[in-house]
Amino acid sequence: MSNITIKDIAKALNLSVSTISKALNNSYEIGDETKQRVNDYAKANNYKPNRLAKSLKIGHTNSIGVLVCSYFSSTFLAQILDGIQKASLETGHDIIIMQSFENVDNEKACLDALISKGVDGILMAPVSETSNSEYLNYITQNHCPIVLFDRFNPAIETTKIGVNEYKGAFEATQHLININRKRILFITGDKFGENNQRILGFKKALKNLDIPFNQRYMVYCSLEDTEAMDAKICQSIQQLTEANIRPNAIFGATDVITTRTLGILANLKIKVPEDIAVIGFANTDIAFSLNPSLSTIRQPARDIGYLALNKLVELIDLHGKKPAQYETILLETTIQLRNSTNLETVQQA
Amino acid sequence: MSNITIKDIAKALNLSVSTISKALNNSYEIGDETKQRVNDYAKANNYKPNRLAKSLKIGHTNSIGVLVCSYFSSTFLAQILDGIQKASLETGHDIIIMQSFENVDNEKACLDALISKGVDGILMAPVSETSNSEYLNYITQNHCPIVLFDRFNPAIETTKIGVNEYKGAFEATQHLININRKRILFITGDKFGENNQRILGFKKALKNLDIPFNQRYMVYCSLEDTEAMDAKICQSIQQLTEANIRPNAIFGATDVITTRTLGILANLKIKVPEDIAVIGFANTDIAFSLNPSLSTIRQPARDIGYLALNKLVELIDLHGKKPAQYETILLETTIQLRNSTNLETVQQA
DNA sequence: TTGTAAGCGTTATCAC
DNA sequence: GTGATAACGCTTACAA
Repeated sequence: MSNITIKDIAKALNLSVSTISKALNNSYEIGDETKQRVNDYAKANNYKPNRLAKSLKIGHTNSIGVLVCSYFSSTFLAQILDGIQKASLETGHDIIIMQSFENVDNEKACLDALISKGVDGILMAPVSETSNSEYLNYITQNHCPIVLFDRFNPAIETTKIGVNEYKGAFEATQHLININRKRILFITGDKFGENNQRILGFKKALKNLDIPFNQRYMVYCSLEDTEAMDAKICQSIQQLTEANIRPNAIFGATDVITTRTLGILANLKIKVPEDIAVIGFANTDIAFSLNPSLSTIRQPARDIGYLALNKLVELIDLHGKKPAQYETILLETTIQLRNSTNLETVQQA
Repeated sequence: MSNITIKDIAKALNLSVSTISKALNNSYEIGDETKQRVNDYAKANNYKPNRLAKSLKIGHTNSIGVLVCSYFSSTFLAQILDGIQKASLETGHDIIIMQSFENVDNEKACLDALISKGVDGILMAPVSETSNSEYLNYITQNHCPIVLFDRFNPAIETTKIGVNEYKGAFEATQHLININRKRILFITGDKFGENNQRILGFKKALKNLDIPFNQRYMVYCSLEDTEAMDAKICQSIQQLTEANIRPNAIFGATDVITTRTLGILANLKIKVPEDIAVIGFANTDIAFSLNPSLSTIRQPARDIGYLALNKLVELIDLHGKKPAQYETILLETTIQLRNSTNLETVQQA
């Protein structure tokens, strides 16, 4: 559609395009009176600079791609995005959000789209620790910096922001054992390898307290397809029940897993925490409002987003130079005990 | 950073840039063998088309701006975004999300940024019914189509997607009266005018059942600043309590208002629904999980987003022509009764 | 203080 | 079938 350009202003004011450009950019080369005229005309005619043209010329866009793996209605993700947004407002960058929906091919396609759009840097939560890892290294070397958050592969050479998953999982497990719930079902994503820190923390806590690790208490479910996830979780619980080894506690490795598990248990008429105590790697805001309120390993979601964007901007400001050392920042989690693991209120009630 | 261009390919293959361009775009003018060579080289060298340059040339970007007024962690909004995202995947558009944070000046700045970025169309939930309304008309006439969702001014001439707020508010109010709660506090945003459909529906229900409307039971709070919102809500309830006219029901006009109200009541040790029944204009997914579960006027959030994007794309495909008639689509709400207005379970318990 | 001209990476028109 | 060339709107040496 129509759109007044610098050229139109030049014509109207009988000046050259370069004069207009400079005037609009408040260059010292241009006289005050001319600047005034140009700016007045621009304002009066609703001139809007074409950022495509500008970016094409100057070689950067001042925009950052954010690639996340799940739906916005994941509250954990939403809070990370709020943190990213807050930081981007401060640094003056636009953000372009894309979603991989837990799918590796989508992830690559999004990455390409972001690069095509000329983003100055990319912030991403990978689908899995190993997804597209060589490609990510390629991008950081040839296109733009990337900062990873939430999940990540130690092998990728770039800045990463996350939480101390190992310690968080350890504490959660330990708490379940402390309240004497030792048949703990651990539900995690099927794309997480055996070396996932949450799994390792879980196993370590068992080992420390001499609880034998039982492979039947590990459930790997799809994160990509929530129906499949629900089915898998439901089926696992039912099978264990039939085998007379029903767990008396569940530890969910992601917020989506845990909130869905709560729904599934309600459907199965299994009482929380009486029959099964539940704790999750999830986030405060919503956990507090759930019914029953959910005990969680709280991750500082907004901080992750905020920090990640700032670190990315630092990298961008290096203009292609590599930093002396890429950082891996692990924020601390805190354990938040609520009713889903509180056996005392139950007995009182 | 480096980035191989069409020109580089031309040089490497001893062909002209136009040949490369046509080959990459699979033009009938180019021989199969040449196409093959070009595509192979491009793939091998990780060529990525520069969309800035392309868009600048062809005059559109295939991207859509989405301007929302609140935080992503608003679940209602998150669900609308999920709907928008789903539709955009199907139509093949990118989306650029910006946030006005319930502030009129931000709103205008975001609009300008979006236009500068060359979006083909804009999807927005205005800060208030009247915010930037002349400017919106200007944009639709001179830049690109806009589709409004959630809130909107009947005076703006464009497509709008929302819900039948009048009917929804009417039903919610009627339900409160039916359970014999007639001192209803209505909490709404301070930027909503007296002609807001939710307010009108509320008043109509009172009138129908001969309940006198009491201005003291109207609370207009800030949507921009949640601390101010909390303070206002808290103060209103306390003042009415002191005046011995404490409401026995609350109707919240937005999801943020209602969820925060629930928290405030818990803090004040006011029992829901025993002391005060609560109903909100909110959304299912989270309402179900709240404690107590929240009765709501359910808005089909994902449908709103999905429809809005599709309608916008229809407008975009008109390439600047105006449609014969702009539509205003009001989806139906459904009333979902849960524990926050359920007095029976309370008496049983 | 202002103007000229080249160029960013594409596409499209027209010629060969 | 392939190749020059201009143009999209802007910035930036360099010239005047």
